[in-house]
Amino acid sequence: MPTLADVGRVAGVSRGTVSNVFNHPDLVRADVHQRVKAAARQLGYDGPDPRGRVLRDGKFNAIGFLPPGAYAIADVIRSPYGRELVLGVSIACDAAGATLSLINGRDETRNSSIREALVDGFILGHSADIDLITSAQRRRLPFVILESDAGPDVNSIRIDGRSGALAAVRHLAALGHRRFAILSIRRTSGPPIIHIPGSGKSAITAGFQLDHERLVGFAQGLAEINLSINDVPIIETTPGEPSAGAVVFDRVPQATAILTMSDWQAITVLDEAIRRGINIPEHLSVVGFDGTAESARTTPPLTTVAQDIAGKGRLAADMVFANAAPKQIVMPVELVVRGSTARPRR
Amino acid sequence: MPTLADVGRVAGVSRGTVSNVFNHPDLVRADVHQRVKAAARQLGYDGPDPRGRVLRDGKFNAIGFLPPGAYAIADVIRSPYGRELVLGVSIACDAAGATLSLINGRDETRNSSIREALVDGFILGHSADIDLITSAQRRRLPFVILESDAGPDVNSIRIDGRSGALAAVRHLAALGHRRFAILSIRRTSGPPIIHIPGSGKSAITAGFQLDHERLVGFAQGLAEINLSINDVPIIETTPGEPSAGAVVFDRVPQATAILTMSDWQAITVLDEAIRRGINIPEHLSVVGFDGTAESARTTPPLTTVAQDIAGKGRLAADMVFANAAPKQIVMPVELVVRGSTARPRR
DNA sequence: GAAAAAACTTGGAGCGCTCCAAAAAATTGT
DNA sequence: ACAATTTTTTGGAGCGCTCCAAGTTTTTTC
Repeated sequence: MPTLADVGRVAGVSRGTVSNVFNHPDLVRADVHQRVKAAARQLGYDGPDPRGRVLRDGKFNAIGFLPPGAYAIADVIRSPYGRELVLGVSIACDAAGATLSLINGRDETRNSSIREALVDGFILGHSADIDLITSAQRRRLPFVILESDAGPDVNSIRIDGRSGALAAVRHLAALGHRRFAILSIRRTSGPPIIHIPGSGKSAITAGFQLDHERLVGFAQGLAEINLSINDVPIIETTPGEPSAGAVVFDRVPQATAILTMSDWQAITVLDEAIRRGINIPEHLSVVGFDGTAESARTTPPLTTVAQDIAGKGRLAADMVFANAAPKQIVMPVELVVRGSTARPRR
Repeated sequence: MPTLADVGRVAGVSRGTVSNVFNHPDLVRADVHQRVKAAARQLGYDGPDPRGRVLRDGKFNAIGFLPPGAYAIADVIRSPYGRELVLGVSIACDAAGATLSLINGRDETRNSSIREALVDGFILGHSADIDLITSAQRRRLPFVILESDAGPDVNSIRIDGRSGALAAVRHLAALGHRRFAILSIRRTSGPPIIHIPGSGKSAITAGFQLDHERLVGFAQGLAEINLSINDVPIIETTPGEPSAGAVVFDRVPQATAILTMSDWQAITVLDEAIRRGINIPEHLSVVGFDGTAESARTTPPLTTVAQDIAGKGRLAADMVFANAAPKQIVMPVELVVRGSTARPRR
């Protein structure tokens, strides 16, 4: 491939002038400009190679998105939540004229991904892994972590999951529900884990801040009607686990209301209900979480704890671009009551 | 930021040895390795800076995805088709350990995006713009263009849109339909354009190969039942235009069957039908295009011309990674008959 | 038409890295 | 103990670019 210097040689000007023709054309006399362009055309030179510019300028004009935990980018795009998040990030990138790099790298390679990514900053999906944050800090690039508060030195954005969970329980409690079950998130791979009350182990032990906060909110709401979360069955499923709905009906048939940690989980319950001919909300109330676009289109439409997912993505990207003093942002949630919740039968 | 040389100076070894510690640790004696690691730690050096490596090696370990035509990345992620496509690409990138760069840049800046993207290859969304292909070729990186055949020297993947369109018409014709309308794609911005027959202008004039092929398929199917596509109303809407469904009912009320170019368009018709209390398929049959996941979940489920969208994305990425002799691939489509089509009334 | 001002061009420096041929050090064999 | 062999380390070269201070040419002014 020809270089600036090659073009300069053919045009009879210096490297610097050729660079100016492409980057600061106003500085170059018209006839020289022509001559350089002609030489470039002749050599098939199509403009300065970005590789050289990267080293010289130290900028990539891109931000990186790292999926949370053990997920791949494909998992993010598959999930309604992930899609809306990436959508928000992409809107901000578009506005800033930056590229959005979706960076793969599971567990072991995650740290080297951070070290080597060709980006000017990061957005890290929620994670319990403190190493990741250390890696990001070492890179000395601006970054934001989502759904984990990593202290005052680290940018973070999370929703007020506790309040959202609390609002969900209060809503169901006000309708008269007293028999609950919780669909929580399994953070390791494998089949659903079912905690039936009586094991003695406290339910509120979650590795991820996201999960933990919501469980605390559920517990608080339950406490208000004199129930203990330790007496509520909790099913942990990995995101995307299709059997989540079936497990609910098979293992906690006595529940009249299901609290979930994602619309996705709630939708599997809806789907399974249709499959079994169980009427929602008459027989069972279901509350989703996140307020994804999907939640409005289910049958019945889902009552859900809504957050502004795309707004969160946009804000995250903007914080990376701004590269200002670290901030910890907590975004509000709002219970959106739709058709999937009703008074319990009888 | 410290560099390899700084670490070497502190550890009392050369630049090259420090590089080896990070890249070829087996070549370095254990005690030296320790010393270098210690020096690195002391200086806060976290591994070779990717900027230097990029210039030296000339590789980015990333492929770029450019949205079609005038779209931004956000538009791609918003659309069901775009999502599944990106999903497929991301699966292939994950498998290859590469980063997926979503590259913004509308029309005017599209060419410079190609020139400057920090990637080892490209996937170009469908486009009518020959300049884009020229730009991509000048960059001398492997690339694939989707839904446009740009000749034997250019990698391309497209579906057999003509056959799909033909199958859709044949299906409706077999059901007894004779009054059709077509929802086509407007490739410029603005409100829907409505072609009512009689204008004399041939309907089959589309700037994009994707659109053109499908129109040809529709025309062929119509010809089989002695209808001319020039006698069929055609409505062109920009992707994402929410009024598409309303325009159908307002402007072509006599149609008993609607042929579309995307599930998305078909879904707006379904939504509008619900809004107006019109029963589908009893009063109107609708055929989608693409077979997105959404098409299976509508009420009623959509009859659609399905393609393997994610498979196409994966294949495209793999072709870029393979960097082999140019190929032009045509992928099959399959008419999936579901609940949105039925015999016309009476 | 010469001096002053403005416009344009030049080429050195340096961004941080990896490769590689050659040098140096360590190990082995006799 | 020394040569031969193997292992380890070295530092020059070069990747392609942009910035910028200094130099050169052109234009303007009186």
